[in-house]
This record gives sequence, C-alpha cells and structure tokens, in this order.
Amino acid sequence: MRDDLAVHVSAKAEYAVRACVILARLPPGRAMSAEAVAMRADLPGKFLEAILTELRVAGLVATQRGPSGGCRLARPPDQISVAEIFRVVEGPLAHVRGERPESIDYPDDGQAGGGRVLTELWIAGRAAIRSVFETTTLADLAEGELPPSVRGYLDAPDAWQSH
Amino acid sequence: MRDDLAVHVSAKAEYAVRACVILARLPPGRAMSAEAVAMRADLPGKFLEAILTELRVAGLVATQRGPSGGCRLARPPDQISVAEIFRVVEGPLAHVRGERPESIDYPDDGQAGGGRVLTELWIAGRAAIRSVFETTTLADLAEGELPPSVRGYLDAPDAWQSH
DNA sequence: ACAATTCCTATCGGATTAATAGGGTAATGG
DNA sequence: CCATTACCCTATTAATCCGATAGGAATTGT
Repeated sequence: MRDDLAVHVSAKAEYAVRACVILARLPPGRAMSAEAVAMRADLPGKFLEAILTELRVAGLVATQRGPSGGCRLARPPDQISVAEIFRVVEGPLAHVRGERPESIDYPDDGQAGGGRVLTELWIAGRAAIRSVFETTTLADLAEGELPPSVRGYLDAPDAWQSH
Repeated sequence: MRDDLAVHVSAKAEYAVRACVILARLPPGRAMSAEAVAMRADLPGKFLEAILTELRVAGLVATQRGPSGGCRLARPPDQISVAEIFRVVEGPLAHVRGERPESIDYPDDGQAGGGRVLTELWIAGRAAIRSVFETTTLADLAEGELPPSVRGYLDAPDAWQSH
C-alpha cells in the first residue's frame, strides 16, 4: 500500500527544502550553481534544476547566468518559511479530494455523513500543520534549531513513535 | 498543477470518514447495506464497497451477509478516531518521500541541507496533525461538535483563509 | 428456493511522480 | 571575441497511483 495520507511530503518538496537550506547557508550575495547544490545534497541534477526554476519563477530564488553565476535566495533566510516553499512546488498546503478545505460544501442536513463539522475538521487540520510549517523558516533550519512553538510538538511522549 | 502538499485527504479517505459517520449515527446493533450508505452519502457504490471491506479487515467495521445484513461499526463511535480510519485506507499518517519521518536519516554534518533538525521538522508536522485527527472521534463528528482542543485551531484569525 | 448482501478478482483510463535527454540562450572571464 | 559556464526550455519516459467499474461466487435470512 502506498501511504499517502494526511501529512505527505513528496520527494520534490523535500529536495526543494534541502536545496534552499544549502543556499541559506551561503555567504550573503554569494551564488551556487544548481549542479553544485545537487552534488552537495546528493540529488538528481536535472530534477533539482527544474525545482530551482520553479522557485525562481515564484520569486524565492534569484539566478544569474554565466560563469560564477548560479542560484541564491532572493530574500533573507529568516523571511522564507517552509510553507512558502511547499506552496511553490506543490500548491496549497492542504486539500481534500483535490479541493481547498474551505470550498467543500457538505449538504447541511448532515445526512450524507458530512455537514459543517467535517469542513471544520479539515480546516483545523490545515491550521495545525500551518502552525508548524508557516512558523519554521530557512534560517531556523540553517541554524539547526526549530522555533520554540514548533519544538513544543516534539515533547509529546509519543511524538517519535510510529503508531 | 495538482496540489498535493502537506495535508492531503484523498477522496478515498474522505469517503471512508463520511461512511463511518453514517454508520455511527445508526441505532446500536443496527446494520446498513453498503449500497444504502453509498446512496445516502452520494458516493460511488462499488468503490465504497471496497473501502468498507478494508475497514472490516482492519477491524473497524463489522459486516453480515444476507438479507437484513449490512455494515455497522465494530466499536462504539467514541472509540474510533479519524486518524484510525485514515491509517486503514491510506497507511501511516505522515510520510516523507514515501518513508516514515523517523526512519529518514540525514547525514549529521548537515552539509547536504538535511541534518537532525529536518527530521525534527517532519516529526513536528506529524505531531501537529495527530493533535487534530487522533483526538477527533466518530462520536464527535456524528454529534456535529469537535473536541475543544481541536476547535481551538479554528480561532486563529486566518484559519479560514486560503493563503 | 429466493433474494439480499457481502466477498473476491480483475480490469480500466487518466493523472501524477520522479526523473532524463538534448539542446538553446545569456553572461562572464580572459 | 570567444570559449566556457551556467541557466533556460521543451519533450519524453517508466512506473505508479487514483478513482472507479464489472461480474460473479459465497453466504444468510425468510
């Protein structure tokens, strides 16, 4: 069975984050070629190139052609959240049946097993992961320390358990 | 672009939850045919049948063949969480690049853009959605009221905003 | 026996995922 | 200038998954 459920981070999204972390650790103003990033992170070169292009189009990454060109972050690392990166490479943070949670309309009589409460559940789920990914920035990752509120989630005794 | 990011609830998972909510509202001991459930929820019959079979194999639903047979919950609705349903139809609540978050091992020097902090981020993300879907039970949905701690997520001013 | 209902197997088109290939184009260093 | 570096663009791929349908076999109540 392919596990596909609620929190799903694709290879593409994970690559994007790791590449950005590498760029975040660059001296300010300094660029790095896409291939060099791919080498360092051990990622497929052409695939990463495509991802970095998406990030450029979205305005998260700035690029320069020619020798001594390459990629760098378009903004300071503490002003780019993980959620933003996710949205670029994968679209909205949350969706239900391919639609945005708030746009799903269940017949209000609730006889169909839906109802307002189900919409609320999806919204709550989205708010929950937002509280993690919207808060964490590339600066946090580059420094190796999660924000306190995010770190708090790790205190749950079973946080590290598989279930 | 297909949006596939962090919180992803597939049609299958949503159907499963809605079907279970319908079953949860049945008088105790009473069964309902898969097709009747599909009719009421307006879901594809054969597809739902397959989903209910998975739920039976997992022990969440009990079935009976023959006339006046059908499906019912195998346990009281307040003892079945939404997370449990998700796990049956979609596998583990969270995964990164197809693997469980805690089983991903980034080289610890962090040069590859990963490092321990990235694993921690994925774990925190999982803990966050667990705090929603593990807490909410079929009884909550059947009654139309989310648990207070889950409801709390809806208070965030931008919870209902798309972003 | 009959009808309802679950159970099992098999199949389906379309979309997505994770890439790879092969150039074209622009900028820089020398 | 001009070769090199590097981004930029289009196309294609195999494998997988998603959502769904079809047809019948097994079981049970009346």
